[in-house]
Amino acid sequence: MTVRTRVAPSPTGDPHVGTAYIALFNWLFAKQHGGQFILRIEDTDQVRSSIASEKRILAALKWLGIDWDEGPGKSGKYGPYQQSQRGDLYKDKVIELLEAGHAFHCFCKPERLDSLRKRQMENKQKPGYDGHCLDLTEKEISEKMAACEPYVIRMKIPSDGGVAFKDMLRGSIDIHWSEVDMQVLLKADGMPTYHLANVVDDHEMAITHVIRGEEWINSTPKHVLLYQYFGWQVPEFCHMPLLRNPDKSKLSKRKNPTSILYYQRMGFLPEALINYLGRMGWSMPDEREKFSLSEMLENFDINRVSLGGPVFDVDKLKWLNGQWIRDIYAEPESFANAVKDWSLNSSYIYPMLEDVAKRVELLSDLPGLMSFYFSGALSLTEVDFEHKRLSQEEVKEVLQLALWDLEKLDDWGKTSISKIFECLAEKMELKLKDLMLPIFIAITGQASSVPVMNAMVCLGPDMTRARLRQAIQTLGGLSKKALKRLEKQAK
RNA sequence: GUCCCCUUCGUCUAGUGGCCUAGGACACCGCCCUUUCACGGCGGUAACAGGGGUUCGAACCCCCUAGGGGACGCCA
Repeated sequence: MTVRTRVAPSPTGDPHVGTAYIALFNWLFAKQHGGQFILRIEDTDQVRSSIASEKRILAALKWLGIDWDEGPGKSGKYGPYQQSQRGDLYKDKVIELLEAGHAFHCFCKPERLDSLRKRQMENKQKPGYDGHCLDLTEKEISEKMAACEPYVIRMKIPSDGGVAFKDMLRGSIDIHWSEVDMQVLLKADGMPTYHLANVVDDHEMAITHVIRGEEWINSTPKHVLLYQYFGWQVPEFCHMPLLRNPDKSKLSKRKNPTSILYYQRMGFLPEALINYLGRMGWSMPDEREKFSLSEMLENFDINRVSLGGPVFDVDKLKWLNGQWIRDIYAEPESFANAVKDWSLNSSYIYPMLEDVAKRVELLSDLPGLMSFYFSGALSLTEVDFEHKRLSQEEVKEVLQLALWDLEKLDDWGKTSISKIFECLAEKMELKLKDLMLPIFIAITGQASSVPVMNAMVCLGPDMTRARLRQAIQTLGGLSKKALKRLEKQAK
C-alpha cells in the first residue's frame, strides 16, 4: 500500500499558517513513507471561495518549500483537484445514499432551524436537527419538489450505540450517535458540504492517512459512517493539536497575524517559518531547534508529536529567523538574494512608484517617504496621534472601528477598503478627511504621505491590521467608546 | 449547556517506571567580549495542575477533581 496524504485548504482569505502547519506534517508523513502528498482545493463554498485566494495559497506553500505530487498545476490521475470542478460526482454519491436509505430530503426552512436551535440552546440541550423531514413519504417529496421548494439532503444517523475510531496519536475515541447531528450533505445550491466532498474525494483520491486539525475530531463519526454507508475502507486518522493565540484560544486573525503573507512581508525567511512550524508540537530526537525541511524529514516520526496545543510565539520565531539570517549570510550572495526576494524587487515596488514619484524632488527623498512600506512595526507615540478636531479617545475609537471592519473584510482591494471608510464616516458623522488622519498615521507613520488606501493594498491585510492594532496599543489599548458603539449597534 | 480532546518553567519542549535534587531553547535579569548597538560566550530566576491509588520506586500507569481548548452551520 502506498501512503497518500493530502492537505485540503479552502480558498477563502489569506493563506493561513495553520494550513502550512497541517500541510507540513502531511508532506513529511507521505515523503517519509515513500508516498504521495496531494493538494486539494475545497472550494465548495461558492460565496466565499475565490481564485485569487487559491493562487495565494499555492504560492505561499511553494514559498515555504512544500511542494505537492498531485494538485493544481500538476497532472495526476485522480484530478481535477478543485472540488468545484468535480462535477456531478458528489450528486451521484448522494443518490446512492438516498437509494440505500442512508440519506433523506429535508425541506426545512433556515428560519425554522434557527429558532429550533435557539430553543434547544435555551433548554440547555445539544443543538441539532430534530428529524422533521425524516419520514416524508415519496408522494410528499415529489409534490414539494414539483412545487420547486428548496431542499437539502441530510445523512441518517443510527439511533442507538456509537462509533469508535482510532486516532494515530490519541488511541481509541468513542462517540455516541446521540452526539452526532443529521449532517447536511448536499446544500440547496447543489454543492456538497465539506463532510461529503471530503469523504468522497479522500476515497476517490486513494488517501490512506487523514492528518488534520483537532477541530475535526467531533465530526469524524460522520465521516466514518459515510465510509461505512459507501462500503469503503476507512483511512487512518491523525488529529494534530491546534495552533493557539497567546491566550490559548485557537489561532485567529483577530488576535494574532495568521497570514503567511504577513510573515513574508515582515521579513521572515521561509526556512525559518517552516522550521518554526516544525517545532510546534514536534521536536528533533536530539532536541536541536534549528533545522531545515530535509533535516526534519530525515528525522521525522509522527509519534514525536505532543498533544498540548502550542502557542504561536512570535518572539521565538524571530529568534529563529535571526539564526537563519546569520546562517544564510555565511554566503553573502544568498543573503542578498533573500533580501531581493523579500521586498527589494520590482513586483513589490512597482505598485507604489506612481504615488511616490509625485511627492519627491530627489531620489534621496525616497527612503523617508517609503520606509513604512518595508517596516514591520512603526515607532509612534501618543503625540503623533494628536488631532485638531478629535480627542484622543475619539481617535482611538476611529482606529478600533476601522480595525474591526477590516478584520471582517475578505476581498482586499481598494474599492472595498474605501467603501468601509465611507460607511464608517457616515456612521460616526465625521468628515472622511478627519476620519482618515489617524489611519494615515497608524499606517504610514506620517501625517502626510502617499494615499493611504493604496498603501493598505500594498501592505496587505495582516500588516494593515497589525499597524492599526499597534496604534490602538500606543493609545492605551481597546477603545471603550468603540465597544459601546458596537453594543448599541447590536441592539 | 452537552460531548470530545488536552495538562512539565510565562512560552516552545526533553522526558515513555529507577539515569530527574526534572534537561534544553525563547523571553527576562546579571556578567564577559566590544569605540556604540547588536551578534556571540558565561551564569541566574522559573515547571511535573490538585487529590487518591498501583508499585520496592512515579513527571511517566489507573481513577477522580480542577483548569484550558475544541465541536455542536445549507463554513471549512
